[in-house]
Amino acid sequence: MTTTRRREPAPRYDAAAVEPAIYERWLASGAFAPAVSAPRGARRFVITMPPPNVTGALHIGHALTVIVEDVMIRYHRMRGDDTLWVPGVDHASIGAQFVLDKIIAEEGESRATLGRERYLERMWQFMDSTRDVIGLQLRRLGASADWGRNRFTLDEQSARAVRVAFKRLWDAGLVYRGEALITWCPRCRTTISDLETIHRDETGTLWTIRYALADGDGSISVATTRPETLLGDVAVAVHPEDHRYRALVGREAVLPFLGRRLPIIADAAVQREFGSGAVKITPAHDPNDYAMAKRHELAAINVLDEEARMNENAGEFAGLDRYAARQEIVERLRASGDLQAEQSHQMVVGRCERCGTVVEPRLSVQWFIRVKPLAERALASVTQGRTAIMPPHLAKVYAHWLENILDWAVGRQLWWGHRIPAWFCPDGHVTVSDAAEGPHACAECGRPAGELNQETDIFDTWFSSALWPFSTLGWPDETPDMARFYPTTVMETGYDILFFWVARMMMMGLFCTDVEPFRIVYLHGLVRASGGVKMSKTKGNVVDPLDLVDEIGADALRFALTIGTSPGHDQRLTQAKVDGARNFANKLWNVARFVLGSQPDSGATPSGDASVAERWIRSRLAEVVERSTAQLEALDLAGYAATAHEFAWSDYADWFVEMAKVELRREGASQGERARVWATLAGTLGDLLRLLHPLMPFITEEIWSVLRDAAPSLTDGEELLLTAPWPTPGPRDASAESEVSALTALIRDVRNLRSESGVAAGTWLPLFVAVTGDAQRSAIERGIGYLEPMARVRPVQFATSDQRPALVAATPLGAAWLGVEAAEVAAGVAAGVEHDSSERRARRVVELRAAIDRLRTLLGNASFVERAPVTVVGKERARLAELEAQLRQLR
RNA sequence: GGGCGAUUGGCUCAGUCGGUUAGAGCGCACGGUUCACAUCCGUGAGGUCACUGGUUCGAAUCCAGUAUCGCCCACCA
Repeated sequence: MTTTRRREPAPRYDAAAVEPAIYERWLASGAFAPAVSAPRGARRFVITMPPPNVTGALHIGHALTVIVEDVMIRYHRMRGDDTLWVPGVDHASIGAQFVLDKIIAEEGESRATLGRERYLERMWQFMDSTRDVIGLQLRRLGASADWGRNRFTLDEQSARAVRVAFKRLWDAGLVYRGEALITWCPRCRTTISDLETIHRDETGTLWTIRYALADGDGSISVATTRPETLLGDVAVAVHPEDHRYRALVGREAVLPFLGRRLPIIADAAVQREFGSGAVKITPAHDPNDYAMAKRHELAAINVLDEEARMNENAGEFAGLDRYAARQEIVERLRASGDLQAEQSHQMVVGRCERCGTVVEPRLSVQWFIRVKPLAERALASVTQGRTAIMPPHLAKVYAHWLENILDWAVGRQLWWGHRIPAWFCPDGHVTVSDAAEGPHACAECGRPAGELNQETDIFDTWFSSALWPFSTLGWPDETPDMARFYPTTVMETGYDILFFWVARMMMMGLFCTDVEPFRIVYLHGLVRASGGVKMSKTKGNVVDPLDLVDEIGADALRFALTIGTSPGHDQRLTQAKVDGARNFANKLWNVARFVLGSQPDSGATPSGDASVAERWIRSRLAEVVERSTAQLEALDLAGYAATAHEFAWSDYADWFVEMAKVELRREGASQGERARVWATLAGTLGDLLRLLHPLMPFITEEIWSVLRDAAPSLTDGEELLLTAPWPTPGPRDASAESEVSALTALIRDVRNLRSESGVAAGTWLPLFVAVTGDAQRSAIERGIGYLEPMARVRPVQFATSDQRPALVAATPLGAAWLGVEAAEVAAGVAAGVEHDSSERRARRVVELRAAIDRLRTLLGNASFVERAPVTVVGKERARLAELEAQLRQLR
């Protein structure tokens, strides 16, 4: 469906009818890609888009990301900066396998039945169907990314970057392999990082279990929340200064079921107050115990397999699931009388962020990256200001994490991802190679490649993500893109992945390229549902951005999310906000309809001096352009949105258009004068469209195309608003601003008077005006033309300051007086005031009478004031004092 | 246990360097049948700026403390 130039555009803006064709025009223009070479003297502005997960459906968080970035990108493109926005998708190892596992389960298959190779084939096949989906969805939001540079974290360029980066780390001695207790998800069957573990307070049970002493003389009791792990116990520990147990240290306890002898050791890490004061030591399944076992040179015994079932070390319990084993063990201990206590217990439980399964500490051999030296540089970059974090307070959070960082366990026992480029030779040598085909021979003993076996672990997804800002530009090659666009300008992403991603990009960026990968980190917040609660599928309060696009249009969604965004702070997306945004789009549509529909047919050359209203709107525009520009430069997008919104609705539509109507419809206006007013109307609209384009690209582009046809000279003949220049602020006009602000205040006062006194809407009010000087006189005279139709008053008399004004209306001019004379109006006012029974009215009557009394005194002309009943406009007491002061001056 | 953020009309949020009468949108009340728009226009009511103390000629804003809510980090079995 193509949009046509309807002669009579619909009164309601229909986004769905307009948006798709416009996006096609943008794409066809090729303007999303930067020019072949950078414009001379241009600033660089580059964003690498955070790659959404390849399997993920678009959610509101993606929408916020892409909208915020698109606003920045479009602004800089219009500024003429050398602008690039690189899009891409992430292979998301765990996430993708989680999704695919579910799919193949429905087909009756599993990882085990398919095997690695067929599983990966199946995954690539699945990718074919999902890989482009999210990009297409982002386009519906208007994302003006350079799709020609679209990238995938698992494509060959990325693979190469991963190999080279890892090889360099290896060569620098920053990679090691070692046994460690890592966090394991028994359902995903892989290592996960602490960051991927959700720690929550949960209620569990604390069991107290009696272990007999080996010499048959007494027993010692230990407390545990995980009785099944006792099968892996290697010792019992007490505090060295705990007098209760001093005699037992050095003796042995007997492990139930297995009969293993457990030395009773003393270690200061034991908390005397907790439980019985004695703790079982299970090095393979608890980090504290592991550390303690190392201190006491005790071996670890692993009793769980990769799916958290008891393994062969668990004796008769082998094969049981951990929870089944727990129950069985508790029952048996209870039966034997060795279960001494059982109490409900508040504890912290770690669960896999992906699947919610309770994680297990697991002893295994892992690849680690020694991150301390990398972290130090990453920290210095921020503390020394080479990279700024917005909001600034998150820099402290960033610093705290980097200062306490632990080595990065970078291997994952998964299949979908970059396989670690390390080969083992039968003699145990390790060869790391960055060649696509792997090493030719063992680096240490020279055995041929055929005898080497590659590591089966893959990299943590975040390893390839950490290289993203430069792997997307061709690194490790010194490509033209690297030279021209790196380092990037802004890294815009959610604060929830500050550690996962941002910190790691900083570390790897500095290590690989010796420069900070971006100048500014802009961290947006979460989009929450109405009550401030998180959106979640289980709560059913998830807002689908594409539904909103269908409903209100991409522009309105963009406006709604931008007006609420502030770095580091969450925002709520409420129906009211959505409605407001839709209404704003509609307002723009209609004001444009008016402007385009009011073009004089004469084709006359504009003539005459600009009216005060014209001078005013130009001056306002100048200010607004200046402010918006400053706000966009400072990445204050919400401020920019508010500035532009206020100007469009209040200044332009509510005031200037109304004033322009007066001028366009004034009898006796020449064709040239009308043409001039229209040119201001349309020209201002043109600049407003430029101003709003980064925020609401579709509707502004659509209006632009019509405006361009109607008035090519006003739009500089620019074919596409997308690439039209950002407006430059013109000169301010202080006198026009003060005249119009006086005028609008006067109009408001008259409307107030009418509203408060109940004078019928259609009634003309006579107006007396007294002025204190020529400047004000001419200001009022210029304004009178607008005052008549806009306030429904008719000037009856001009008075100079020595004449007595009748009734009072305060305005910033300080000397405009409004008089109501007509008998019927007076009666109406009196009746309205006297007979209203409400308390508020009653209070007002008192105040009005007081005001009248004072005016009487001041004016010294009681009869005149009585004849023309007085209503004081405005804000009662303070205002009245002001009036009195002015009156005194007048006399 | 540490750290961070928030607290401004009924709701959602602005508020610049400390400076005149603290703003906006929504909601509410009242009024509006004119050819851009009722997804509209006009007018109005409504705020002790969480609390306490301090600095200052002057505090929503700076400092200290308190409260409530939220988030992040942290190995007590």
